[in-house]
Amino acid sequence: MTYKEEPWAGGGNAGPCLEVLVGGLEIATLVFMNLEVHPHGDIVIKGERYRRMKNYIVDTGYGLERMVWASQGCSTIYEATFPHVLEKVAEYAGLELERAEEITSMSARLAGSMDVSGRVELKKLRKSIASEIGIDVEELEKILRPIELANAIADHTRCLAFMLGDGIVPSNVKEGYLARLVIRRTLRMMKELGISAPLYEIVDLHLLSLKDFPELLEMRDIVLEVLEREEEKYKETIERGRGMLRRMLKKDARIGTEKLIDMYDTHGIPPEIVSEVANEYGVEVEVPANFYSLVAERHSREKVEIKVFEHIDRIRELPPTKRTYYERPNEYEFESVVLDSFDKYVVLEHTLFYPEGGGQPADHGTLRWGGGKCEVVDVQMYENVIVHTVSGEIPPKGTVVKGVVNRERRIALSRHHTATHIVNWAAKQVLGKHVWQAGAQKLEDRARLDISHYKRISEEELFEIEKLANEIVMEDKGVEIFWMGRTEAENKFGFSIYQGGVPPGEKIRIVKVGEEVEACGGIHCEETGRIGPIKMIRSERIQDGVERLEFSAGMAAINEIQRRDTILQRTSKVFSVPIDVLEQTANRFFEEWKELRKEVERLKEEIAELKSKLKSSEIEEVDGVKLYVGIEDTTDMQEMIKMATKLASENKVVACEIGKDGKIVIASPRDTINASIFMRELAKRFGGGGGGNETLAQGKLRVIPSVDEVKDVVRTLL
RNA sequence: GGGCUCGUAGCUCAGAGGUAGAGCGCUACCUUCGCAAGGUAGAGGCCACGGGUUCGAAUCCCGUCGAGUCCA
Repeated sequence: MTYKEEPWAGGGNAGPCLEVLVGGLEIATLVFMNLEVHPHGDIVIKGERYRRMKNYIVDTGYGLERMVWASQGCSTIYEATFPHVLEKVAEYAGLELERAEEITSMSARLAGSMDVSGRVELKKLRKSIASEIGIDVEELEKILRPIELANAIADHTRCLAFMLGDGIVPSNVKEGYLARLVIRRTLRMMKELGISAPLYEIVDLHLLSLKDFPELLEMRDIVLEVLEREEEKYKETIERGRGMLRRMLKKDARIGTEKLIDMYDTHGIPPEIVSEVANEYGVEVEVPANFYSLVAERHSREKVEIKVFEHIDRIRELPPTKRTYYERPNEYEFESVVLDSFDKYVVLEHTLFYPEGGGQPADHGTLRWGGGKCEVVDVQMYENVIVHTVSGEIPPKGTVVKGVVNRERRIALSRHHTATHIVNWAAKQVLGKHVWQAGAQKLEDRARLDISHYKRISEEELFEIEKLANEIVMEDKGVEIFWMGRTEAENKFGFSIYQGGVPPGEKIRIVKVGEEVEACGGIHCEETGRIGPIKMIRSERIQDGVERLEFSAGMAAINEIQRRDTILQRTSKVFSVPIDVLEQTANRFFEEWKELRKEVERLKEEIAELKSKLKSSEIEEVDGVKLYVGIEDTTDMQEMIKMATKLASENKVVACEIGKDGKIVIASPRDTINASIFMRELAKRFGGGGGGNETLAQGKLRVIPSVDEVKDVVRTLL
């Protein structure tokens, strides 16, 4: 065992470190961080200036797998940690790993003595191995590439087993997107190796063998389903992309860098696929070496502005506000002294007003004193000082004020808050253990809860969640709220208590509603029965992999149910049928409407046919051009169009149909008068507007011209 | 969190202000012993939804819903 001392630096800190090596393999590193980056620091490490910092940190990293590797003495860490998966992958790909054993072990030995972090170094490594064995680099590449792919697949799939087993759902955002990238990358490698087995089969090998992580096995069904769906989805995306490319190539056989980036950025088609399809059409596509950085350049990073309370310095001078809303959740009136007041802000010695936090909006209410009164419109907590934002006059410093919290609002909000915990639990029961709160907001009239889930929530599932949630309400369970040491809480309830994020502090507030246990700072109902009914309103997909559940609780739920009932009743009145047959009636009307629409279309066609025959006798000649002008008793554009075009085509006549409201259609055979120009000329003379193409024009005139006036216009055009 | 695409016939898509189209599929007939193929005729559209602009919107603008995709 060799110990090696070295300076370490990273992430703004630095310090001495001690590496532990066995036979050249680093198996552990202990970092003693005692420095921080500082522009005038007097210690320079890796080109950066550091100074000593107040606190010391010991960070230890043990490469557990490396220890296994060191003890096994095989050439790669993959063989040491999951040989059975590797074997299976090789079997799927038809690879014979033993035959390349000599080359891989040599490659591993040489790689160990080189820094192969970059492409250039990798090339160097290849060269030296090739010359050692006495074959050329291309041949070596051919032997090594499949083995490397097999290793990578085995490793990626294990990564997926953990990611998905931890409940990450593939998505287009955040960690879910990372999962998707790993999945797609693995699929591409599998394709290159010619593995046709589904991805979930390989991941399953890990799930079944990682016996020290029984929680992964609990998630097995979900993980496999998620993978199956993702693989299917990726195949569809690629197929869609191929279709798009084929159509594009038929039109224009050039694909530049701009187009290439576009295909990837907008449609997710990687450049390999683009050039593959292009080659089918004999088109060469040049992929720039910095392709992915070009893609990244398109997405300039949006600066996130962190809002800081403008009076934060003044607030810091004040003592922490005593929070009485936790001890006295059922009281709405209190007296307190004003510690500070300025602008539109008031800070009290203690308060019953709940400040916005944990997705629960602030309490509203009033403050009264000696003859003065103001409305509390917002309450925020800054560094343990609670600041009331008020409208109206403000109480002077030192006054004793009487605070009254708006009771209805508070009750509505706490109902929605407790209901949110219950709905979260119910969703987990119905949809699976991967469900995790991704955000939540409570309002007076409704609440929304965003949860991670890999597919759309069906109507039935939504009803099931609603039923379960209401069952908990009806069981009228007590809501337990208590403070607990962080570590103790984690040990007892698991990390799922952090549904709404991780609160700061040594002690955390635990809210237990039925089986749902969460760290939460909100105000809750004392028994679930007080929530009243919970009505699911709808589910919405706000991101891929994140579903938003909207629901109302208590009086708000009653309002929602009544609102829906009103719609039903009014609608059934429209049709004069009972609610029970509304659906079939609406369907019948819609079907009939479609039938009638077609019937009208047919009749218009027939009318046009007949009228155009009748009117062929009214055709006149103006300076050698056959012309029909008709002032019709209709306002229907479509009917006039049909009439005009029939007249024009059957009699070689310029047909001009004018509706009684001034709408006008001109149909004209080729090589006579340009209908569009004719139209515009008429619009110029008689007001209105219109246009079209050479053979058909439409428009509307303000003044309806006489037949003779139209003829005059025709003469000017000839 | 932000960006970019896309919602048109059962399916795959074209049309990009001026009478809603193609291919495949479907129905009937012709041809055949039968099938495949071919020929002829036809059915099938709230052009996702709601506003706006316009004489006129599938087409332009805004919003909603739905789908895809990329970046951090």
